[in-house]
Amino acid sequence: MDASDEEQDDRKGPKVNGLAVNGAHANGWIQKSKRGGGASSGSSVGGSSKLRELQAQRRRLPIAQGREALIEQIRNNDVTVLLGETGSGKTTQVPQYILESGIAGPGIIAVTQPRRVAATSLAARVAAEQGTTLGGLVGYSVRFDEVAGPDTRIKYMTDGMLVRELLSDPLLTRYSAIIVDEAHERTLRTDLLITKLKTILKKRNGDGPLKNKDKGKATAMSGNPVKVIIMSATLDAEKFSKFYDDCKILYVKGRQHPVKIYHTAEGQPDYVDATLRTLFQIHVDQPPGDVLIFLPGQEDIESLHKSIQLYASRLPLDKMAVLTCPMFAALPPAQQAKIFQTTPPNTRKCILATNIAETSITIPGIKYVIDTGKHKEKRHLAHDTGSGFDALLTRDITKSSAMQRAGRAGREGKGFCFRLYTEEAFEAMAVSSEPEIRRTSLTSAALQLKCLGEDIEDLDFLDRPDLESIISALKTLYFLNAVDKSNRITDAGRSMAAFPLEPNLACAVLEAVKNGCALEVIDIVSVLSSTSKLFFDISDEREVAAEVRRKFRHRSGDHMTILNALRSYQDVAATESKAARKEWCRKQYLNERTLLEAVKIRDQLRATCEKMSIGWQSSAQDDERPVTKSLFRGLVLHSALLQPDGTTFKQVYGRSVIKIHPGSAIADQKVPAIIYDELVYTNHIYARGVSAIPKAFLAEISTHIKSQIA
DNA sequence: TGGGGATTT
Repeated sequence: MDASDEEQDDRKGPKVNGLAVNGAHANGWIQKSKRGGGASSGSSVGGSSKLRELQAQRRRLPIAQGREALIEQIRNNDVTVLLGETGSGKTTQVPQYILESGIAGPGIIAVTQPRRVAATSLAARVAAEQGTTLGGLVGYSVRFDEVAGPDTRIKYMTDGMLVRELLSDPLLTRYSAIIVDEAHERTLRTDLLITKLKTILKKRNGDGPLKNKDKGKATAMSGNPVKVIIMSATLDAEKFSKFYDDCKILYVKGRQHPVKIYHTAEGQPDYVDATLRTLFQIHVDQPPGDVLIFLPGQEDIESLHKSIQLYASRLPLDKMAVLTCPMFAALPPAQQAKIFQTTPPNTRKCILATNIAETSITIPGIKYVIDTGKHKEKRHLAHDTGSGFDALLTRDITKSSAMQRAGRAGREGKGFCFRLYTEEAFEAMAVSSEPEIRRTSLTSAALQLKCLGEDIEDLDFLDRPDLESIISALKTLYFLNAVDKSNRITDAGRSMAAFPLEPNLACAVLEAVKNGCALEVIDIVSVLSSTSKLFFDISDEREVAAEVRRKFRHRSGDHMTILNALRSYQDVAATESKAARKEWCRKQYLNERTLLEAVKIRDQLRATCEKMSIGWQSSAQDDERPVTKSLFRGLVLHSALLQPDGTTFKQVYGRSVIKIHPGSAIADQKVPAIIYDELVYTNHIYARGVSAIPKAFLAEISTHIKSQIA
């Protein structure tokens, strides 16, 4: 291993003790931390030693030094950008400072997070620091789970929840402070919030410049002003500041141990083999400490897992043992939990992870990181004028990912990061990945904005989405009858937006209500919109799995097949224990995670129907025709016609020639036309989640929709 | 005839 041997100093930002404004050193005005007055710290009895220890810990956090300065800054400005490094304590402390100082009035302080786990665990921590029970003064709100009550003043929530709340309360009037955390991750929902907050600020705080406003001017809503704090961990802070009329940026140093970084002298095309060699080099030469290895996907993880076990079994007896733990999102929760168990004595734990370990989970005890420099990325490939398709590709990571990965070695002490790429390769990496708004479908966002009376093409974003992407979104909404030909939202469009679904699936549900099969379509759509796939193959058991699942097969295709599987699961779930249910799923080769999530989504969709006085109970019984017809309405842009060759299909509204995925229930049938859930590109463009439709459905599509085809 | 990075309402 050739070492370029540099201390980690990738983050070239100002590193100032405590806080500084716009990079200026802060010595003059930083004040000693004091317990603030203002709002009460909750219903704590005070005096418990645990609480005293938590409060002592709070005072030791890097951000505590700048507490008063930060409060003054927020008091005097509508918007503050806070650039805080890992371990600064910004996410837990800033909301408490705002509460304790009373600067944000009587409303709720919202703190948004891109991930559910972050929202729930942060809320638990802050509730403990306040000496209160979760759901009292401090609570959280994520999909399917809200722990908050009338006394809740600090609410951790997913960014998606706040975006959803915009639809019922466009000015977010319940909130007197909105803290957007992890803004550098640039999720679509964070970007939407940042954009909307700009107009919300103008409406609630007045039209003047956003910076340095000491007192709220008399405005329509001057009685209910809002404070906005954008928190970021990278230098993108400048961009946020510019967006909000050059508002001030505060910097707070983090608390991170140094990580020594090594690069290879040459590129490593066989990164799995290079990883194996590096790991055993660490194991033989380096002191105890656990190892975290970043790999692109499950396949590499499993192959490396086997190799490590093979080599580890041949280690001399006087060497420490090696315990390998795979870690990726699709892994069953029980196996995921293994990485948090304490390592047995005289053993080195070695975690093989995807980028789930980059931000989503923090594993304690990591001293060494091996970074292959690769990850998997879904790319939307445009194909002429037709609808595009997705491909999952292994690609180089970005500089910011590389830094984040290295940082995982320095959480508890001095660490080491072995990069399996050259320093030149690091320098050639992109700084950070493209914001999600420039990579993902905008159909749903465009519809939600339409509901708020705004046009996505006119809005001020941190980064503008591609015009092509906007046009495609609006075209899709028109095909679904969510907007009319003048681009105005329709009643149907408003109803679609009320569902927590992609507009195409929401459209299918509304159509199913008309066709008397809402029960079935809601069930199917619930599975389709789950995070994971229902039929999830284990590589060496594909044939057995296919055979076992044959009993769910429906001749019309995968949608009815999914319904059959869900129904069977429901029958088992009605009578059997949790353990028996799990065992049944395993035997049927069904992903229980998907089924559990689908049932929750189904209940939420039924509740949404009830709120809108839409009946969800209508059933087509055993007739699948109204079901596929309803799905066709939503998936109209995903329809394709059989070609004369009798095996391939051509998109009706695009130019791609596609095949039915071999795993489909109708892969071996000859059908005249199909609808599909998605296209995946491997050796061919394959349609997945396919059902047969009569050609007559296509003929029935009205002519004015046809005229819209590019 | 074949391959599931990570999020979220």
